[in-house]
Amino acid sequence: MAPAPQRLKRRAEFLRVAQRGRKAPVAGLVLQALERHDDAPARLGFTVTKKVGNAVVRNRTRRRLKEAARLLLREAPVAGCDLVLIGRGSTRRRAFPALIDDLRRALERAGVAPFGEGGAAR
RNA sequence: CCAGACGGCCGGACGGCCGCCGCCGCAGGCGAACGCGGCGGAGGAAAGUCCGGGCUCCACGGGAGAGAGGGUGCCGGCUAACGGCCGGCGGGGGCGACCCCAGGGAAAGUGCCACAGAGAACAGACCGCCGACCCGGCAGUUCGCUGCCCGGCCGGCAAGGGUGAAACGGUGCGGCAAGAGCGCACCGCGCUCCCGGCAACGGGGGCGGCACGGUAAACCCCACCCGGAGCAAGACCGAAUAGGGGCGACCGCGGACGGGCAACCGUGCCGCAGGGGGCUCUCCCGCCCUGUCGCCCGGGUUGGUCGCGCGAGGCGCCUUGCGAGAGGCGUCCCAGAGGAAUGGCCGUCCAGGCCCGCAAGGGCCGGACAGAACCCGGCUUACAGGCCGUCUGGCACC
RNA sequence: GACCCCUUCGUCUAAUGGUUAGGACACCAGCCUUUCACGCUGGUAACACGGGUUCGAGCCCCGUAGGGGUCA
Repeated sequence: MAPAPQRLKRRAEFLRVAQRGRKAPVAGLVLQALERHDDAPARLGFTVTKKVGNAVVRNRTRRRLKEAARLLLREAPVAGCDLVLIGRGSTRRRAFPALIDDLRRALERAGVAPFGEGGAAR
């Protein structure tokens, strides 16, 4: 992830991942993944609803998810899929190493193995 | 020292590693990305959206019109403006520092004032007080009558009781059959004159003789203010599709053209009238546009640039004003974008809380409210903890 | 960004500024019934919060909180 990862922005993109992708809930977040059948780097989207808290809490939640994804994907890049990370109430207070572990286990559970080709080998 | 009042300010600090956004420079290269370096990167409320403006577009004919609607309301000032702020006036609260409240009109009109109470708005008379007369009783008697009491009736009165949030002034003295502003003094109220003040208002004199209940954050009257929309405003560039179609309802006169010998018929081609629409709340005149209205079908766009941060700007000093403020000089350039950057982890310190301990000290927890979206000025609301200044009351000492 | 509406017993709702805030369903107790249900009787239970106007506020005014909705 030498170049900054592409972000999902439009409502339609989020809906497509939610409807057709795989869902993996873990303690610190919920991951949705949808394979794209190409070898471009993974695109990321973040969702934190108003139920989680006010704007400050939502910002903190999203930034921790962003940082966890950055650190993990730097070690183990993923390609060929769209990922949506959904923040939940526990995201803000979870210890940061545990949050990275959560994300790693969620990627495995969604069938997105590291080293690129995992997205298609599920 | 204790208790309190008011005003202002801060909103953790420093560092390390890995990162993010914008701009600039270097290198690179067709261009871009990556790389290196530099600068900048959330708040006092950025919030709620309760007000006021800037800016942009629309309308800018009679028009800053009339009406409707909304808002404001002691006086003077500040300000671009305000429902904001400052100073003052009046009322209320507090020993005090100080705090809270608000326009005028109820003698323009309308409405309402429950319950209680005799009576609630051109006052009224339940208990009551007083006088004359009549009946009865008791006592006295100089046998004429007198005094007291009960009741009836006629008349006078509104002091006292009682009801209420509120009862045609309050207190005292005189006066009277009993009473009453009936008279007087003081207070209140109204009118008037003088003085002070720019004014709100305050002070004083005289007169009146009490007459004018409350509620306009009830309707309303008066004065003043308000054109509408909002950066998804708006401007430019580019891309794409189209310069639409169908059904139903309604439509007068004239011309022109076509048909017909003619009467007449047809035609959204033209004019007028009408209808409809627009002139950003409504109406009149005026102007402009147009077949109109309803339903349905079909088609395109989700790109870029600007707007976009030099501003009623921040900081410091000086002058001026009681103050809100105003003026001058110097200095600084200080986030900006797109669903959106300002982060993650760690260490030390400064505050804070809890636990152990006689103490020294040690351990644990741990940063309040809250995130810019065109920009300013206010208001309101949320907020751990802390700092500074002025003042008041009390206690002690000198 | 520009606005609008609502908040009353557990639930759904009423109320000229004036007694103890009414009704329905629900809940509780009793009666009826062999028992349950139905029915009858009685009871518990609410004006979102803070100020103000008024003699008096669920109602009027201001602010706050929560909920819902409209337009672009």
